[in-house]
Amino acid sequence: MKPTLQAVADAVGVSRSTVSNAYCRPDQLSSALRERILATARQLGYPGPNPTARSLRRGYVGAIGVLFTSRLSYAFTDPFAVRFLAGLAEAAEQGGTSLLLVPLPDDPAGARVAVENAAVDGFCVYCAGHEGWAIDAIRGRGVPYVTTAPPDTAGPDDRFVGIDERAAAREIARHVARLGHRRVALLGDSVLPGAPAGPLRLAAATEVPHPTTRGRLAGFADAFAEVGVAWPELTVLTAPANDRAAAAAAVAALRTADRSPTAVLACSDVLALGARDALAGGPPVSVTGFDDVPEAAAAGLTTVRQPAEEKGRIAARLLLDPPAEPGARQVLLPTTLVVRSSTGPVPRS
Amino acid sequence: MKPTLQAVADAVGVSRSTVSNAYCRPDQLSSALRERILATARQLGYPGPNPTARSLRRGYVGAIGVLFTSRLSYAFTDPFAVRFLAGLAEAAEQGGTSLLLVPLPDDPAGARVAVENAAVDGFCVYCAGHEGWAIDAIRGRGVPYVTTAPPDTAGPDDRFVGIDERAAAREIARHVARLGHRRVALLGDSVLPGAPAGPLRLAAATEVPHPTTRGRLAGFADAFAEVGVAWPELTVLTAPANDRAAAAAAVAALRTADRSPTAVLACSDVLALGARDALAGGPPVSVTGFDDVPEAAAAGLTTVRQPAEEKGRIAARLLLDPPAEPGARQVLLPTTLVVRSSTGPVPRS
DNA sequence: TTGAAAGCGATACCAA
DNA sequence: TTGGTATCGCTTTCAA
Repeated sequence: MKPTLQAVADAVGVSRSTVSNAYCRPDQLSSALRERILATARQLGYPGPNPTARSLRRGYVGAIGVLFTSRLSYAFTDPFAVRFLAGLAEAAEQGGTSLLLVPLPDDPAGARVAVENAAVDGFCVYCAGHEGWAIDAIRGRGVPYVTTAPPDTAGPDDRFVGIDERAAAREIARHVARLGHRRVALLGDSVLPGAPAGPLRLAAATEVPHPTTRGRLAGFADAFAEVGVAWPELTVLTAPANDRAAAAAAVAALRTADRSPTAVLACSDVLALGARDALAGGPPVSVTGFDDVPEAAAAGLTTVRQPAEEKGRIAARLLLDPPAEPGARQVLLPTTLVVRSSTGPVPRS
Repeated sequence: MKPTLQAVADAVGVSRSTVSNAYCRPDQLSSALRERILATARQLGYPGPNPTARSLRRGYVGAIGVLFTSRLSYAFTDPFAVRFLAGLAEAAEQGGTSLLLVPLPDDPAGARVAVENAAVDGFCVYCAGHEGWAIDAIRGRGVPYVTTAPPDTAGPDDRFVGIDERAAAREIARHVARLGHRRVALLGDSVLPGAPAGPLRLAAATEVPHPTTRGRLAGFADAFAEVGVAWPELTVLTAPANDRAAAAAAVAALRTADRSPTAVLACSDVLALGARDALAGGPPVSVTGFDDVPEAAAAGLTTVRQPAEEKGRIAARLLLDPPAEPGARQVLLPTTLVVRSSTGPVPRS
């Protein structure tokens, strides 16, 4: 058994408080005594104050929790998530804070438990689908949190960093529309959770539960509505996950369709790359992505760029030292349309 | 202020123990009482047992700490680290454990503090250069740990998962030697910490502090010694960091050298890609990487493949349920030589 | 400069 | 099935 602070105190013949001071308030005792205490501690094999006990007493932990939907490994698999986390980690580190990665189960009860058990001072909710459950639990715990999609019920001092998803999507869709495309497919991850890969019937974009996907689909639809293509004429495809293979599976169905689309607008670069995989070898189809991850440039993907690392850094700062004025707690980042070779005019047939 | 368990107990008119049981031992009380307690708790806004207090009392935390040298964001920036972490995260998640990412300061005192303050049940030391400091601190804390490079002073029940760095390096270097290369450069990250990018004088590979780099350089040297090229005839290049730009800077010097090498053997794929950047446009130079990260395939890099995710998964398992037989606590993973287009015979001049 | 006492918020044993 | 009690290991006034 490891010795405790008490043991050190006994060995030196001083009180617990003095030993405690030796560790966290060197100015409160003579350096001679301090040295003696530290030496004894070393000799006894005392590992220093127990972090858990210290946290309990002090009332804070020095860590922020990062919440992910479902699989934790997604954090390290999705290129956009990776860049966001790099920024978050950088800023957290500067603030002397660790990051606790918390996987969020898919069910409300599990999500609540995950949130309630995490020893953290605050949460960063990385844009989850069913983040609602988690957010309720976080509010219940009464710790601060920051989201990357505007929460459905945002209070004035809720912290948030993100982009105008709908406007950004509208912009890239306008680019596609200007190229003459009218028969298009929209591709999203878990447009309706649980739906199999492939086309989907949807009365409107508002039906989509995931806020980010919803915003992007709505933006795409806006642009086509402007050129006279109404929602029902758009094909909506869902991929069961935000990965390349899932996207390829979702798009594969199109190749055999009678009137196949001339363009596919995806809600992420990863999905767009999957779409290209599925469409390779067939007639040329324009494809757009979203986020501008490193892979997008290499693949010549037309996409929307958003500052991923910056988003992470800002999220950390909103959590660690929130601006006093509530207005400054909601940060909207700029986006840029990046036109590359994956989009082109409608082929004349 | 958030209500405590005590407050709930008072409100319901039962003892603390009973409220506690309502949360973590439902079978210990009548479901009627349990319901009543939970309802009151909800109504009071009690967020459930405080995780820190629970950890203190129970004696475990439910998290493992992942230690990185210096910048925490490296975890999300380096492709090999990312894959390793994905595996680690996956296995940790299955074990119901969270991951605490802990940045490790470069100085011994800072490293010790970082280790001592982390509220975790164990550590995964992600192959750091100066991991010695951290490992001493971890041993001092008396919690289990797993390393990805054999510790300098490995006890029989120390946990470790890795590859035979030297043998793997020897294999790829033999491939290069068989192609006829004799004038070669070896490129490593922080071969000597603090050294500026570029060539370096080194009496032997054993002088390199970082165990992984040391092993790989030694393996490269082995293969060339076999064909009569002694250590002093090898050019050793150091990059100040394991990234593409740093590697490019380190290799840039070569282009103006009188007798420039016909091959560069890098200690990582990222370094190899940087080397290629620097050498592009000049006479053809064979380049090899290490690890076989996804980018390597796309770039046609000849490299050594090691199972990154698997390594992470095993690390987690060694920590969460260590094998009883000490021998099984040291896992050596297989590696494969992957020959692609970045290596070729020495050009005839 | 040092020490005594009072918690921080919860859990687990054992007795009722 | 429920409650009392001891503790987990530390920090922090406040008084000496």
